[in-house]
Amino acid sequence: MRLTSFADYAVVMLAAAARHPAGARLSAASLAEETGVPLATAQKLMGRLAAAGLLSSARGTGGGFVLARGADGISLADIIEAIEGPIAMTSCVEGAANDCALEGSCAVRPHMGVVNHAVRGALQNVSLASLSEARA
Amino acid sequence: MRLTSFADYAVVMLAAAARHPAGARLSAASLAEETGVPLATAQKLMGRLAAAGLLSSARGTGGGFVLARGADGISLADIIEAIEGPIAMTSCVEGAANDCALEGSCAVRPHMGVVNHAVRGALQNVSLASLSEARA
DNA sequence: CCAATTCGGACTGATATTATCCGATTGGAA
DNA sequence: TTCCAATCGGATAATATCAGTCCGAATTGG
Repeated sequence: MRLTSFADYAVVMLAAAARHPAGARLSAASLAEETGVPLATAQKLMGRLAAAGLLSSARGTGGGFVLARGADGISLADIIEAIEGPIAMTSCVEGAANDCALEGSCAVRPHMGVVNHAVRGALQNVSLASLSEARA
Repeated sequence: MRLTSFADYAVVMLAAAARHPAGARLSAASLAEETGVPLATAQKLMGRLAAAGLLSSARGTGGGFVLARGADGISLADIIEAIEGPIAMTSCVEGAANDCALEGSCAVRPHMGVVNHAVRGALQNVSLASLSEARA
């Protein structure tokens, strides 16, 4: 019920990126120094975010990352899913292989879909733009 | 962003307990067999739930556990908090000691309160009674 | 007073997460 | 055209948390 440090860092870094002019070159090193996230960890995170389609990556000298969409089009749910995988309270998600030992007689599973949807909705309503604002 | 197996088990066990007549004696062993949760783990969980005030415990022969309140008065948020501690997306909760390295310059922290409140509200709206129903 | 049954806390092993290092790729400059 | 510098990307160890198990303490009933 708590997101990992990786996801936490990713949110901080993307919020920092959103405060830069759109289209500006953003290297992992510069963002790491700006946010305080360890450099090597930042590299790994940016790569994963790029693989998820939230960032566009460019290699070589003068390369770097750029936000793939506007800050309004990126939600907190998108960021978390990019780092941690699908948002679900339990492992027994519909459509996934459930290795839960209680599988057969679990009377709670049918209700989890509603819960997952509610939580995901709450996170979907938070945009990166609102997170990058100066004050609450 | 996914609750631990412990919390998952706790929900299943309490839902099973809610299907029994109110006030009936429920030993950890009987609930473990009923739900499929390993016995020793079930003992640990029941103890923690009792410490949180969700169950009343009685020792000695013929002892066991009883729901402290009605199933309507126990929310999913209560159960999760009893097992995992306070519900919060990040470690930097207001009032808690934040050992976050980004502490000083973190521009996202002011917004997390809103997110935490939204998620917690979603979980607070799910009662144990609704989870113990047979069908969704 | 004894014994059976139960809860409660402490310990060990396994899993996932976090951080780090080194190699592959690319673009610019001489 | 060749070299070099800067950057991304994946593979590798250390760490923290979680899951599970065991044994001791307390209490009630006979």
